[in-house]
Amino acid sequence: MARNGELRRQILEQARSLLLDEGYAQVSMRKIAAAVGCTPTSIYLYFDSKDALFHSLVEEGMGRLHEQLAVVVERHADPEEQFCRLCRSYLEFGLENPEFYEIMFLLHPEQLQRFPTDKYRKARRNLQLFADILTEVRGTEPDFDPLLGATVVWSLLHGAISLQLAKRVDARLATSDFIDQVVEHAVRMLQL
Amino acid sequence: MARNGELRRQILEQARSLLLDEGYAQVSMRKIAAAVGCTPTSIYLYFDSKDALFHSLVEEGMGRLHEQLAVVVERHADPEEQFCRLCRSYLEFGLENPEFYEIMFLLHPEQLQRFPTDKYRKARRNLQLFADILTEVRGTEPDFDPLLGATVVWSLLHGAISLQLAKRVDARLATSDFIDQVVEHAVRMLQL
DNA sequence: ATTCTTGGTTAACGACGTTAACTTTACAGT
DNA sequence: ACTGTAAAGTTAACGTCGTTAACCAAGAAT
Repeated sequence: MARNGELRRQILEQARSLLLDEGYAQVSMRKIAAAVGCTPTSIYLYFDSKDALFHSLVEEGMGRLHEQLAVVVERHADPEEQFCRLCRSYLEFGLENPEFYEIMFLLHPEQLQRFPTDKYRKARRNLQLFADILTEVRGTEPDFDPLLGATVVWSLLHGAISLQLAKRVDARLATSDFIDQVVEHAVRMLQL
Repeated sequence: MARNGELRRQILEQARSLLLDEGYAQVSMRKIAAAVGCTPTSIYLYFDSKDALFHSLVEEGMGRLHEQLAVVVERHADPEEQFCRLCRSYLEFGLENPEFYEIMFLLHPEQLQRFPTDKYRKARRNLQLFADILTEVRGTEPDFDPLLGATVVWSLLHGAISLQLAKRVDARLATSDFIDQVVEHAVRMLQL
């Protein structure tokens, strides 16, 4: 049919499409193959396993997220403004790309093998964006660890997205109010 | 349908045991049946589906968690102390019962059907423990919603557990430091 | 004594990830 | 032109999964 990586490209494309349409759990190698128009076996010519295939998508997602966050940092000068927008942007990414967010951060080692350490570096850049601002604002304080602070903020944002996506947040709470409060609480990391 | 039987008890017991030993993804109806010493089909005499079976375990987990949290509230009088301990206790539960926490809060609707709404009420009691303290401390402020505040704190705690269980937290950060910082940031919800 | 009910089984369906073995295609060396 | 070989894809299968239809054994009720 197609040569030199063309099929590989199609597989990734259809996998992403199916992921967005139906969610990770509903995507099977057989469905991807059917969508592409090849046999399930052919996928194994380009990817070692289902995990490996989705790790490629994770990598793409990490790239998208970083790009989105990096733009925010560039566009604003004031650290507090940057931090605030960074939080909002992260939340937005998670809530608007639930399937991507799922394979990137929500699936556990039992479901999807942990992301290879080398590629994990890329993921850490996102955390570093938060840490950098914290360093800028609170770097002088001796007992403050920016990486630790960033991880705490990340926990808050990640938790908010997780609960929201899992529909565990009380329905009486308006999503926008919830987001606002999460961001408001996150930026407190800049104070004191 | 739910009948009262010895076999039902054994099924739940072995399911829990397998869950603790191997994690949700590795537990199959066949394995449970083998551990109990019956056929996979027999499980369907007592549970409508795999989801239903695990929902029973979720219910049990919710009970355990609530018990653990309720004790903390009883044992301390000072609201701030209560809140702080509540956070620590929640984190402790998540980190020390990863498989329970997984089925209770981490699995998404695609993997495990959402917990039935009626039983979900029980789960909400836990959130209410946080909300009650917030009401006690900040109830007078007109623009403060305790339920919303509790949900934000829950997001932080839940996110911290999720990231820790998924091994996404930077290895250079000591777990105890991370926990301390999370709690410290959580109790800020009591201020201002 | 015969029917009904309870509590279990056997065997199977369709779907899954993955693999071994085979075929087809393309092309390089003689 | 002919052959050897490597790449690209296929067919068929293995062992797993959740779940269901059909059957069966034994006790209770009539």
